[in-house]
Amino acid sequence: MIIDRNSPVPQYFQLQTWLIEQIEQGVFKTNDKIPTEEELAEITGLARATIRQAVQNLVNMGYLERKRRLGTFVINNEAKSETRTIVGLLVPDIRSGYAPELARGVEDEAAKNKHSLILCDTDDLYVKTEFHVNRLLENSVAGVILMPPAATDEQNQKIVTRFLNNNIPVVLVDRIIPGIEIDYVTTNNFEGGYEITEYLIKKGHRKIGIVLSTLFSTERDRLEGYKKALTDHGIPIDPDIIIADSGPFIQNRYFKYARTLLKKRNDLSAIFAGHDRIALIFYSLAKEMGVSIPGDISIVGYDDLHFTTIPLTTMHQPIYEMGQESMKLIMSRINGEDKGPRDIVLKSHIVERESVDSLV
Amino acid sequence: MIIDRNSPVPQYFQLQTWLIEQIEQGVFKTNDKIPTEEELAEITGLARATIRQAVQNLVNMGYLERKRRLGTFVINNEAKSETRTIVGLLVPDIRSGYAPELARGVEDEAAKNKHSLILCDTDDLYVKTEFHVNRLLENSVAGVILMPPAATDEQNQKIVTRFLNNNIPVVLVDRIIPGIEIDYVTTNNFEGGYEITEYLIKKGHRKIGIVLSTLFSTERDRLEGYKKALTDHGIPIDPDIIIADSGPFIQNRYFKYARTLLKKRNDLSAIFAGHDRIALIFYSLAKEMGVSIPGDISIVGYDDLHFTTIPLTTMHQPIYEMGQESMKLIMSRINGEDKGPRDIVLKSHIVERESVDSLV
DNA sequence: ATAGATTAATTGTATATACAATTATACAAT
DNA sequence: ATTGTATAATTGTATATACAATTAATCTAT
Repeated sequence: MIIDRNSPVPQYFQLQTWLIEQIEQGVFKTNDKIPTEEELAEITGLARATIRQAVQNLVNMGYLERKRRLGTFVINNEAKSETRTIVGLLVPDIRSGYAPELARGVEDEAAKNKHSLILCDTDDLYVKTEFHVNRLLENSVAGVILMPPAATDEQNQKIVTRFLNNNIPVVLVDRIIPGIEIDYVTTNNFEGGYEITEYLIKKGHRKIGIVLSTLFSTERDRLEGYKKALTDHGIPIDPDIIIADSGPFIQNRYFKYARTLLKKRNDLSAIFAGHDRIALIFYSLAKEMGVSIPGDISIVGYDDLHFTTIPLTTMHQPIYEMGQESMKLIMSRINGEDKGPRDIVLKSHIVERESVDSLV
Repeated sequence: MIIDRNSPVPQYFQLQTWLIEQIEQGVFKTNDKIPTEEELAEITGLARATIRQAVQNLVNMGYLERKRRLGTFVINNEAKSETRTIVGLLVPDIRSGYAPELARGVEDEAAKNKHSLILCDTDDLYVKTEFHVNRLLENSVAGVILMPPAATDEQNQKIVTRFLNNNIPVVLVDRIIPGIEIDYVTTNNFEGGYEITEYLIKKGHRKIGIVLSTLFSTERDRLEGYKKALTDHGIPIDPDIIIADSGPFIQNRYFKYARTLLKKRNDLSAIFAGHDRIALIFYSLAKEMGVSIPGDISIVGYDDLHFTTIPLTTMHQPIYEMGQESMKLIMSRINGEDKGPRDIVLKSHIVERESVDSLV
């Protein structure tokens, strides 16, 4: 029996549910005619008005289509299940660092799956990020790929939570937010920091300066890798040549740091720039100060931005792949394929160019 | 009398129409309670079931909200008229040239107005562009900012027409499509080409090579400006030192062109690179060939990408502003503010650095 | 063959009626 | 003060009935 007259759930609703079931199980297929209202009344024992109520709802919901004199028909339910296919990407600034490369990776992977990408620039500011969060929620995106801004962990957690509360999955890229269980895609920054430091050590460098920010998990990890590598090779850690900024990347400030370290160049043989844009500052300043790289001092970077004019030895990060992977991950979440947080850690590798002198 | 019982239009529909009128004219305001079904039955003389049919439709349409025991209420109709606020941006590749700067200008202006931006990379290919067009149409964007791909004029016209047929306004940026009346935002490429050529001439250069592609309106205009400047200064145009590619920007090909021109450096004193990425190739190759810039040969570019390591004298294009202006333009079109095509031509200006030697 | 009229099936519109469920409010009991 | 109970207003669910409108299919006349 289709209808349970003793159930507290309304009979029109029972019929509605039953009809949807039939449609989704393929009993009534696309373009099939379902029984007429009269027939349904007979089958179910309900009045025609009740039948109509149920059918009308399904018409409103896009399952059925009525045709006068012909009957009621099942609508193509493929077309109907038009899933939201827009994903948000939040980066600090599409113009700088590896954001363009990342965005391209994300976009290509999105395109492969007929998804679209809403681009948001946060300028690494919490307020701007919040602003974009509102708009992404308004546009009911299917998922969000977030490079967390330079905000407190609590603020970043709040951002993520707002999406999750709306059943919108979030994937973090590159930077991690401590204290929250969430998917992320990043690279092995600790090992990377270790490797490139070890590379310098093997080239005979023992006095290696480093400049970076501890605001982001990525650079913190690189710093730890750097320290571990020194310790493992019996080199004491010298706080005087570790410059750890605590804020976001501000050019002027880093120019000052670079100047400080370049002035100490007699005590130093190499510098580990926390990322390529810092290395670039060293190059600019070195030129200005008449310091030769790698003649007077060696430099390594991290990222491998596509600098065509300076031969920087650096740690190549698979940024494009990071974009792709985060899109893949968010799509699997959107489709509800996987449960539990999943972390993807991609591997970086050193790209040797001519910014490091060998002392051995 | 609200209901005309002799009208062929159904009475529930008459009631519906009347209710909508009352709401939109402000007789029933947001959060107002409308008469109960019983009262409406009395007022109209219709049966309660008929009243319900009308009211139910308005509930489905988002005008009204029923609350048991309390009555039926008018929903905030501001919130209801949720306008689409997503705009599509089609660029060849978000990673290269000035696309990031442009995207940022567009995005900032969009954000100001609570609009969002869908980013599409076309790789300058018609098929890819078409693919994105489909997705933008599916997502029913409110407008499109298009940098036309390297396709035929007919193909580009087709792309634009598809949007226009769907009442989606289009603004072209930078590149123009001949043969179609459409809004565009660009810079004064002809004058720019003229100016920077004249700049070289005034520095004493008379043998000035040029490399660019004639595929795009921008570079064609620059070439015309170059020719006009030479002619105006009584310098003959030498086809041997004009390299006009007809396709999109392909690095290898331009390396070849650059090599050709650099080999002729005894006959040339300066080169006008059609855009900065071409200039960059000259720098790379010059280094490889041991040619000094500007010692052996002077170079100017066009765009003013943010090269921090090479001191290129170039024509600064207000890319960011172009992005802003195109967003403003598309928004005014979305709001139906202006009729007839409108063209915005921004001015570029020379940025002097150290890639040009003065011969006078 | 074609145009026009008829038929019948089906959904569309409309009414009258009855009882159920929900819940703001008032009132009562603890 | 809190909890429980009753009341009444209103929407929610359900039925029986009737006629209207639409239109595919059939029949009829030319």
